[in-house]
Order: sequence, then C-alpha cells, then structure tokens
Amino acid sequence: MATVQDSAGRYSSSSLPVPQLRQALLGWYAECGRDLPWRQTQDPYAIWISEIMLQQTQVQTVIPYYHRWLEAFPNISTLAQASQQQVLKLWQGLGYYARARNLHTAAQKILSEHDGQFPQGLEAVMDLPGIGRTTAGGILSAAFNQPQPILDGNVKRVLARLYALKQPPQKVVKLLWQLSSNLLDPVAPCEFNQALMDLGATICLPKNPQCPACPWLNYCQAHQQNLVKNIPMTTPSQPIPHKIIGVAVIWNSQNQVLIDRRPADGLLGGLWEFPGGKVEPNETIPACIQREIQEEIGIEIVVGDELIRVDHAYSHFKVTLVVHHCQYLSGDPQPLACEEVRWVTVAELNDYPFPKANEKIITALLAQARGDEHH
DNA sequence: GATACGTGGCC
DNA sequence: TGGCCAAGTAT
Repeated sequence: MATVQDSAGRYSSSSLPVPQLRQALLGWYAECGRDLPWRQTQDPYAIWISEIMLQQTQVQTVIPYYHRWLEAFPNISTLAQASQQQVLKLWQGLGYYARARNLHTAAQKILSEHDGQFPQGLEAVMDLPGIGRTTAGGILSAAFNQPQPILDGNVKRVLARLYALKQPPQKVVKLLWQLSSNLLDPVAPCEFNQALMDLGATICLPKNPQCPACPWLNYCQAHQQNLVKNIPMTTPSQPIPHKIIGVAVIWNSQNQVLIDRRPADGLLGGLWEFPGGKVEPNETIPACIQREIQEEIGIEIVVGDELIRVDHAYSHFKVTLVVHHCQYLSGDPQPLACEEVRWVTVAELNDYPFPKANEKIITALLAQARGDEHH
C-alpha cells in the first residue's frame, strides 16, 4: 500500500498491486532490457565508474568514455596513483568535471580507509566524494544485489506517471523514495533497478512516451487519467545570463602560446584554457583583453587580429568568447588568478585537458596554421 | 532548499 | 536559434 499526495495536497491512499507490478516489469526487462557494457560485470569499481559517468549524461555519450577509462585505469589502485591531469584528460568533453576529480579522490580514500576494497555498506559508500544516495543504491544493487532503492531522473518520471503525482518531483522527493523502496523487488533488486531505468529511458520518455509498449500500461494512473503529457509537472525555468568574454592567444618569439590552468574547484576546475575575462560595460574587446592579461597574468601584450568567436552554452549561463591573437611584450607571466601558466607549442596543446569552448579555439588555430602553409 | 556545475541531442 | 532534458551531487 503506497501513499500518494492528491491534487489538494492531502495524502490519500493508493493501492497498486506491487507483486504484479514487479512481475510485469521484470518480464518486460528480460525481453526488452538494454545490453549495456557495465551490465556484463559485477566488478564494483567498473560499475562505480559507469554510475558516475551516467550522472546527468546519456548512455550513448558515456559508452566510449567508459571503455577508454577502464583501459587506462583498470582498477582502484591505478586510478588512485594517476595524476589529476591524466584523470581530467580522460574525462575531457564529458562535462561536470568535479565528477572526475571526485573519482580520483575517492579512489585514494578507498586505498587508505578501506584497504583498497570498494566498501559494501550504504553509509561508507555515500561517504565517498561524488556518491549520493542514488549512485550508492545503483552500485550496491548492481554489484552486490543489495535491495537498495534508486531515484534518478528516469525513476522520478516513471513513478510520477505511475501514481499520477500532481506536483513536480522535486517537491515530493521523500515520497518518491518511499515509492521506489516499496516497489523494489527484494528477490531481484539488481534486475529491478535496471529495469526501472530502462523503462524510463526507452518507453516512459519525457516526450512521445511509447505507452502501448509499456508493461505498466494497465496500472499507470497518469495514463488512466489521460495526464501522461502533463506529468511529471514542471516548474518554469529562470532566464540565464549571457557574458561576453575577451580571450587572448598570446604568442612569444619562440612561436609558443600561453595557457593557464584553472583553480581546482568551481567551473571547469583543473582544466587548461586560453586566458581572458569578462568585458565590462562600455569596454572594447581589445581593451578588455589587455586589462585582463595585465591583471591575471601580469604581462604586457599587444592585442592583434580576431581569430574566432565562440558561442557556448553552459548549464546556467551562456558565453561568447571573442578570441584575439596577441603578441607578448614584457613581464614575467604569473599565475595571479589561476593555478599555473605555461608556454606551449600548438602541437603540445593536445596533451592538456581543455573544455569544449577552448577546443574550438584550438581547432581554429590549427586550421589557420594549415592555411598559412599555403601562402 | 535553491543554486552551481558541462555537454550533446532533439525539435 | 533557443529551450528543454539526460543514470545527480555538493554546498
């Protein structure tokens, strides 16, 4: 018997037949479940890596990263002993880079505090950086078949529709955890959790859900009330700011360019970039670039031609990078607003982890270098 | 509890 | 093009 909040905000009783729901879902999963790389192992390390990569990231994006990662770092020990730069280079392009930094730190913590063995208690697992309750439940159910519930985006949507919740999922998280826990099959928790996620990922889609193919069609309260299109409820999103950033590709007399490593925490932490900063009101781009380089690197430059403009959307703001070639004049480059600065050749850029927006700058640099050879 | 935190695909 | 969304966590 599950308790579901009704439209008036009161809690009313709902009694979907849990044993039949389990049987229907597991039967569907046996027939239609996805064959994914991390389902072919019970190694908690490999499963852990997949769970972290899959946070806010779709399966098709993760698969190539997953294989490359396990080849480079096949176990906890190899990951713990790698440098953060190696770790970030393998993560380059996946986004949410704190995930990679946390994996690295957690591997070292497992070596020092758990004798190198991945912990099997919920508390100990959630105590590792980057692992919340959903990821902990996912790992423990998949690797050790423990009856731990999960509540990711797929499960939230599936349960919101199954019980026709009239409120946005983020407002009823506690209830959703109860529902996930009540439904979880105690005999086959590993399969059940995977099945729940597959249902959300392949049938109970955000848009154009494939209801006729759903094993829960006859139980789904949203379907019975013709509310599938409206559930889960959403809250309007806030407008996001757009920043104009002046960026410098600074050349020295040895035909090297200057790059800097961002602070370890925060946006794109630990990644390298071409230096620059936000254009202030009534400031020209060249003036911005010259000022930012003086303030953050402590050197004098001459700002030259524009190389490229790069539009890029992050999750909570947008930027336009206006990138100019620059010529080094004088001063000793210092890491005044970053971790480190370094002169490198264009060919060496490939050895450093860069965010996507900077990859576009590098591509433009290489294209221009190729073009120059023909003149 | 709201916000910061990346990127790619879809329409 | 722009907005939405995807196997969430940390603060």
